[in-house]
Amino acid sequence: MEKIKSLRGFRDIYGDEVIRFRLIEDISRRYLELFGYKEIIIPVLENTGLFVRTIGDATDIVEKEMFTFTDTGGDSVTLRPEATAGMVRAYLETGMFAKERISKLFSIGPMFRHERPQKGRYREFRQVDVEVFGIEAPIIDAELIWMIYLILKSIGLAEYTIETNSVGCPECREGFKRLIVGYFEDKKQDLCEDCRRRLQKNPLRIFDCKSPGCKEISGSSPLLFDNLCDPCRVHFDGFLSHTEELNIPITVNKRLVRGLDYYTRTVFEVTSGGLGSQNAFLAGGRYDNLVQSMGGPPVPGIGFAIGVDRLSLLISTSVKKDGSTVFLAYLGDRAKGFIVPMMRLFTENNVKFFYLPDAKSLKSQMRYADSVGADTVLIIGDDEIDKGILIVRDMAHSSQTTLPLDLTNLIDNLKGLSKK
RNA sequence: GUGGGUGUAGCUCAACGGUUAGAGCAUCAGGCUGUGGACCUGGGGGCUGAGGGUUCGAAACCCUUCACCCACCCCA
Repeated sequence: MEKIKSLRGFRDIYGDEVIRFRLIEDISRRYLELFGYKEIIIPVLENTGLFVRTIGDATDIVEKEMFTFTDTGGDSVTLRPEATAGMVRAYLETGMFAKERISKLFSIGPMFRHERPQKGRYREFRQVDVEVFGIEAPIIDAELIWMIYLILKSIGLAEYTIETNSVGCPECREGFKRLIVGYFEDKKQDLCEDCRRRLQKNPLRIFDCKSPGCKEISGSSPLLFDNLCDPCRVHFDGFLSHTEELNIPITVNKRLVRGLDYYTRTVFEVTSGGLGSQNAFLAGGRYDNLVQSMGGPPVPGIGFAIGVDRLSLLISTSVKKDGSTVFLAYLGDRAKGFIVPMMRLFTENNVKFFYLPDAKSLKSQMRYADSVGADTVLIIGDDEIDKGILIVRDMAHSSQTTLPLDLTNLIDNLKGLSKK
């Protein structure tokens, strides 16, 4: 029979990695709540049109990376490749926009992109997604960076770089597009095939091209950053001065471009070495026109997402033992009868309880107790039952004593022992 | 979609074209008839990714295919 394996790019998260995932998500939650964010759980599957419209039909994500299929009802549906589109949809659909002036939301869950997997890149990956609706002032941009700084610090990540840029608003972008289309048009024959296409559909993306020829050409081109309109310039300067006040080291990268079309003004990306070429583990930016473009009121927005899988590659696990573990070692059929009562007793009292079903020798039970990290082993055999006692072994100190075989007071008696 | 690398025990890896494919770790048992970690002894565990070919003989060489990894592209 052929073995059934997980799909390409889909994987099982287990062992230490689960601990790291949980650490990232727990710490994120803690700070998000501190900053007033509310968790929202949104669907993994949405109408395909939602992503095409918001992310942009000329982006790689939409052109070739979406898990799109037709459901049995004949509708085209897509596994979300990112969270913002769904968050905006939910923000509008639930009527939050009308109920509150500012909405600070977060959501944690899997995203799906049909890409060739490699280090830090999977077809199913987890994100902590954060969105703020209703604040135009650049102080919120800085507040997000501050929160990110605190989260990463708390996780224990030391080496990373925060890069930022402003991609302007539609007005300054239109002007700039005309400027660079003219610039690139002259050098069109030296551009790669992709970039010639981008020149028509999305000229700003040429700056992100890694082919040497295009890099050289775009390297000496005018930059959007230097051609922002006044309001966008003032906004970005405000953002920078707030990050200075907060004393967060942040690098302006005038060439930083996001892969989704909806971004405006502030964009940022947090990268780290040690991730191979997928070095961005957190990214985001402002999207002041997205809500309106989806049929909502003109509410500005800003958000970011943490790539949990990637961040987990950067942190080391610190497994901490929580609570004590009691293990029951039994010998003989009479002793076996204590398994069920003890399981009830300990679990009812929130004590971790282990035993080895189908156990044979005491030795094998002791080995197993050690392997599961038991700190107390209770030993019961015929001798003990006859004497009305049980043996209590302290695994860390290799010492043992006896207690009465009295289940009603056993928990208290054990507590008394550990206090000594 | 393109390029490179790797597929052998549960895991990490050995084995010049030549007996019955090995080792460490893990696992189980024994040493210790009722006591864990360390140590010693032993056991189980493999269609050498799959299919074809070359050869007296293939884990190895050739072809095909599949899978995984890394990189490009793009992105979290």
